[in-house]
Amino acid sequence: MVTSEQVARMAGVSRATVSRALNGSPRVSAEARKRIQEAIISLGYEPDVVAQSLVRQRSRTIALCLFYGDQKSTVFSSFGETQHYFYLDLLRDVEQEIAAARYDLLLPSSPYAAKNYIRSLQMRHVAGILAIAMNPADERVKALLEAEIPTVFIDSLSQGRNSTYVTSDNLDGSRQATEHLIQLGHQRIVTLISGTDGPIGSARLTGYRQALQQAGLPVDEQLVYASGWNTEEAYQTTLTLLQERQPRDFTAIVAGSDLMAIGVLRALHQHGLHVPGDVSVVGFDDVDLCRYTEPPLTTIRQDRSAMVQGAIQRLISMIESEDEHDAPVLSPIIIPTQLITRASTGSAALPE
Amino acid sequence: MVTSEQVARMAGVSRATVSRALNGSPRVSAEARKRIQEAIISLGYEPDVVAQSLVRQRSRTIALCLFYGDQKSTVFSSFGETQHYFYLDLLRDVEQEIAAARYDLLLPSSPYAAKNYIRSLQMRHVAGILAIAMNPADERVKALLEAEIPTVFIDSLSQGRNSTYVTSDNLDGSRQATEHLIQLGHQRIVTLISGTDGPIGSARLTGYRQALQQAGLPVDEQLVYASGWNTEEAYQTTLTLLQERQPRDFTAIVAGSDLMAIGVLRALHQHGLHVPGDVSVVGFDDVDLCRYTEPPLTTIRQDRSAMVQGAIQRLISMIESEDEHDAPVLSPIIIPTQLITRASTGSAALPE
DNA sequence: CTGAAAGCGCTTACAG
DNA sequence: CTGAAAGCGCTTACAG
Repeated sequence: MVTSEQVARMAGVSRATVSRALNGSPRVSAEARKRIQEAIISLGYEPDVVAQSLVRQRSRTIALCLFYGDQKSTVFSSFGETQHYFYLDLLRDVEQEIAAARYDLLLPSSPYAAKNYIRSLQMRHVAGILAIAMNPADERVKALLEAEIPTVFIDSLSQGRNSTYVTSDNLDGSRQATEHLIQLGHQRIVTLISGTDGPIGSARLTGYRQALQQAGLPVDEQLVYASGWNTEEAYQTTLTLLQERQPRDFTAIVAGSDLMAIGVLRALHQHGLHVPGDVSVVGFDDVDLCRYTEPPLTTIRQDRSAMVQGAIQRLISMIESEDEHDAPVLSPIIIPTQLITRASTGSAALPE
Repeated sequence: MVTSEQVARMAGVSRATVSRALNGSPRVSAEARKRIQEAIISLGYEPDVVAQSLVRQRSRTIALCLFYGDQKSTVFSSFGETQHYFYLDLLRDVEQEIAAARYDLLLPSSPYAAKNYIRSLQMRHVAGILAIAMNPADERVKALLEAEIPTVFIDSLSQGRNSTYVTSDNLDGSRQATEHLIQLGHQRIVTLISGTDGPIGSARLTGYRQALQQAGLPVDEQLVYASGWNTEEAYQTTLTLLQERQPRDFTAIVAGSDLMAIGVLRALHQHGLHVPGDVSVVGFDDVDLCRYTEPPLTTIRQDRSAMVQGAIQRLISMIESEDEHDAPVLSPIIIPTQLITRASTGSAALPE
């Protein structure tokens, strides 16, 4: 293996100088720098990142930690589970952003709980943590909040001494969705909503209410249907809804997510109801699938790139500010959402 | 941070003894071992894996390297690209198996090519590499074959001094698929096949031919249609096929993969042809989606768990045999495939 | 069975 | 601008 020792010898300098040159220190003469560069190239030298991590007490690695409800599940294990579809979509950007920042992505194998969980991450000298906590009650999440390691959460509104979060403007998104329907003449608007005990679901529910109130429409709590985040449950809930209600008793549905909307569409279709002729449907997220539903789904776009860019940027600034004893910026980032109009929404059917 | 020094002091032994106890050396007295255990627990000690990696010159990390055609693409970037669907499905098992073996999974950010690519992996002291090379011509793949790092490829028939591979019995699978159709009375069987210049595609094509020959049926090369691995291309190719051929000129289609079969089904459906009434269709892979196609797809199952288990097992035995100067087992693993009969195949329509 | 010492490959005050 | 030295936290011959 080629070490800095060999580079130093070839360039006729000490290892200290090689190290300085490598790390862009200004305290290296132009000639020395040049000779070192040449030696590095001719020897094909690459610094040993493990040794660097040891002495710096930090590696160029960011751990990706997902906490589903289930303790045992892993990052990839939720492939195909519709309730997590959006986050998996997000990982694409995560990987790219982290690579662009020249960090590695680590998926830690962690059979640990709470206290030891953090310690095991510390012992890997991860520089930072990107966490997606579907289940904020997980004790590992709480441990993370008290840890020294810079952490950015996505969608869990969790802040700590060394952690912050990024999320979409869920409230405003849901408000836009509902407002869009109101502008199309809808008045009796059902919402199929999930996780109202969590930050995402409750914000979306509030947005729905707000839009109605702003339009001076009554908020009928009977029109709020609780469901799970996945397609199947949304499908079942819609079936129930269709049994309970007369056709013209409502003319539109705001779904809690796109994958839920897909279940809604299926149930409506099965009951012979036409979208948007009989019922308009709006989703949330704007996952790729929206384009291919029948009909293509009007939805609220969450700006995944902006979310991930924001998260990684914050994370890296937290990591690097530690070095310089700056106060790191810990304010959360809220990313704007945007209505994407496709074919699943239309004018309210006129009352007969 | 708690170090082995502190554990040693508390237990009244030297760091060397702590290290031995930790690594299960037999050369530690029962009493010492006990005191060390207690100290570890009471201090909440966790060894520094970075320091361990440095001195052992190896970390407990396995790198996951995917090589798509495109140099720039990353692991997650192929989400939603139908031609890679099977491999993404595979990653679920990869993550679990690696975690079960108590290794971490690293997704290296590698803007390097060839020579430096290997070196950067070496400098991370990865223990082994799991590689999926859709594009075996990638120069990084060649470099990997000559590297010191133990490597297991999935589906690229690449062996080197420190590498081997695992793959399904693609030939036999395709043979089974075709045989199944023959037993149902089909004689004019089209195959829609991809990548016949690669190991997977060519094995599947050979299996198709073999089944026909074994049944004493003629092999009509006109019935072999080349396509891409993705749904869209398979769809287009089937459209072409349907323009070229009379309805009864063929009664069954063997698709190169499930995702291709989905394109085939769509094209047949669009032409008003009934499956399996008019045409029987067989896929390959048995991805989760097969259950939800209309009709549910008869296919050849690749045993993903067995593939991944085999791969990880081989990899770990390669990693660990190095230590003991055993000759590592480098023979490839071929996993049997199995016909799964669902509803897309049926008796051949009788000639009128 | 145990400990003192050397060493893994790097970085970073410190002194010049 | 540069080098000698100490040190990051561990493991492993070596000697006893």
